[in-house]
Amino acid sequence: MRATIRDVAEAAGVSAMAVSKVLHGKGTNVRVSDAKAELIRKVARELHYRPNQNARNFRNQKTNLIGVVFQHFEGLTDDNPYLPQMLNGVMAALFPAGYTMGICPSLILDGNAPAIADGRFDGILWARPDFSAASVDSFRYCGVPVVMLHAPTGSAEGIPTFCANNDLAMQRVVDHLYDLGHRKVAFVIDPVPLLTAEGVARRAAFERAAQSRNLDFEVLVVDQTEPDLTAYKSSNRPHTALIAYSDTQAGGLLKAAEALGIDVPGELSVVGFDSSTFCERTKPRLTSVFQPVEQMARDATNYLLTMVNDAESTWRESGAVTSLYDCHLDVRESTGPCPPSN
Amino acid sequence: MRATIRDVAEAAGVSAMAVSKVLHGKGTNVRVSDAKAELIRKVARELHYRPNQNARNFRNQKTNLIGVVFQHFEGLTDDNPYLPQMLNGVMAALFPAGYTMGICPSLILDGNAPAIADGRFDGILWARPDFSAASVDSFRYCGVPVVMLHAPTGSAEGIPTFCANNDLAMQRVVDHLYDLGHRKVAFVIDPVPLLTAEGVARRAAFERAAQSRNLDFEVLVVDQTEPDLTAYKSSNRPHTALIAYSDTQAGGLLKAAEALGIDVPGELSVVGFDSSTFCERTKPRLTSVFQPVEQMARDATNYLLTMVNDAESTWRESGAVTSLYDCHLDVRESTGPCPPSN
DNA sequence: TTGAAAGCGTTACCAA
DNA sequence: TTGGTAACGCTTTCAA
Repeated sequence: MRATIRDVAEAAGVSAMAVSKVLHGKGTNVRVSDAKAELIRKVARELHYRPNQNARNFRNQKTNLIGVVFQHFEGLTDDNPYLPQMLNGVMAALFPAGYTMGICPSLILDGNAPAIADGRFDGILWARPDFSAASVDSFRYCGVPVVMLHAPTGSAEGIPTFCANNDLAMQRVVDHLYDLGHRKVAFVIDPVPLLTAEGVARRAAFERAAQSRNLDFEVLVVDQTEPDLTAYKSSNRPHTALIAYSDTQAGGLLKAAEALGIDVPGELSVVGFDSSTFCERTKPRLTSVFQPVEQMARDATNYLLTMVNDAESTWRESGAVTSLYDCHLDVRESTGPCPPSN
Repeated sequence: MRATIRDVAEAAGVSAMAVSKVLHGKGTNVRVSDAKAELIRKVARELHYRPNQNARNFRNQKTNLIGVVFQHFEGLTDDNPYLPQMLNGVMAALFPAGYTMGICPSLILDGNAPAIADGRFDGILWARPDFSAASVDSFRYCGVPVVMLHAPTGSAEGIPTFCANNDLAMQRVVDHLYDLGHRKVAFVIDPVPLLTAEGVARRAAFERAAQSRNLDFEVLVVDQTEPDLTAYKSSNRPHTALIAYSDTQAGGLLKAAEALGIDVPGELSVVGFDSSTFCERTKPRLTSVFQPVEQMARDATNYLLTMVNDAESTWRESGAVTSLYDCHLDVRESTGPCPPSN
């Protein structure tokens, strides 16, 4: 049997709380002399004492675990640069603070409150929220701090959100294409991201931006791995520029264009979103909106940690923070002047 | 205050364990009538009873959390296809079984036993093990099931390992290059993977394979993001084929070659490792060793779950499993005949 | 300054 | 079939 704190206390001839104080820094009004502290540490080592983390979690109602929830996690593909960036940001915030990252399949709703708000996590980072399945309301007062990443402002009242400034981003893309002479453009998005709050928001941002320039525009919902561009082979193509929801999706477009012999950017311009290093590897190199994913994830996580560590009243009353991240356009080689005949 | 199981029991006029039985299926020799079960469920709903997961973890000494440990997690880059594949495999095994995935910064050694073997995880998946920092011995009897992913056979006696068959893989690569006429080849690896058990093993496998064909060979330890290929511009280049440790590293080589105007595969052949979809996106498309990362991760995780759920004596005595995965070579466009003058 | 005792929420054990 | 009681390991509170 494993040694408990009491075994150590007995062997050292002190009380259990003295041990707790020395080994975990927990006792409040306890003072232990240096000599005794040394003795306790020595005995603990000899007995191979190992604190029972579950007991501590239980007693303290604190796990030092932060839950990261993706919806549609099944959609992770091995060429999606988003995930590593995001996880790096989360870990960069969590690990130095002594927290571990727990990844959940989904928000397991039980009745109308999330089952994961049962104490197993000190806080929840809800990434790529999908409002079709889960009730935001059930989160707001579930008793566990929640922060949303990639949730547009206002989409979850009372819950802090961290999101790209899609409006500004799409305006920049549209302006860039407009300046190159493009007048017929489309936004290309996979059905899966279209289920997320940000997918919807980015699409709407595109539509507003396109309208502001009086463009012919369209939204194409298309499988990102197998987009069909055959319509673009004819001389009067439906659009001269495609704006993809993500770099991955843009990569699929480039591949499809290549397969059909469509010249990018000669015949067709393509824009991605995220401006990951992926964009440097494509041929032609991909023009893309830069979104500081890692920083956003780090900021969201750090904010979540403040919520975890401050009294609930503090953050509850201060109102939900909304952070919008400016996204610039990295112009590379996949966008060019509108082809003459169009 | 949140309702406890006792509150529910009292309100329903039954014992706490009857509630436990009905709501958690836990009571052993308890039988509750259907009517009473219905009443209990009703009362629980009315009181918004939510089981305290920490209390249950504590009582059961079971968290339904599996720890995934990477060493050198700082090295995750946003174009590394490895991580999503691996996580998909782990999640595919964990989630249906009702487990959550916890990701740890490192093996936090405390004394000579890992601090994470303190009950917070039911099992540990140790990925990319690094024997320079942690003692394998400390793991073997730490009381928590441990499985290693990407640990060569024999590198951790007593701990089940799941690993690519590096010897066979490297032999296939070398044979392929030999058949194309290459006689001067190099293995290119970043300093970071060279710290891992598999980095060392793969390098050794390369050396054995090259020797078996009497090749001129060399190992180049090179930063994967900024490899220097200037030596390859001269007509008598040091090698005519480079075998990279990973697809990412091969991608760096392709980029460096392009920057210097070195033709791949005309002047130089390049081989990657993993054969991820990344290989389809490069120009030229990358010849690469296919390693079934997702399946390996899934198998390792499933095996870990059996260790978690069976009595320790079962798996302790059956001896450690070692799974070697056959890796075929996906020949694409980045390898070609040895240039004439060499 | 130290120690004893109570209690966190749950579930197993044992008695009725 | 049912229910009371004790115990899991730790930390806080209160008393000495």
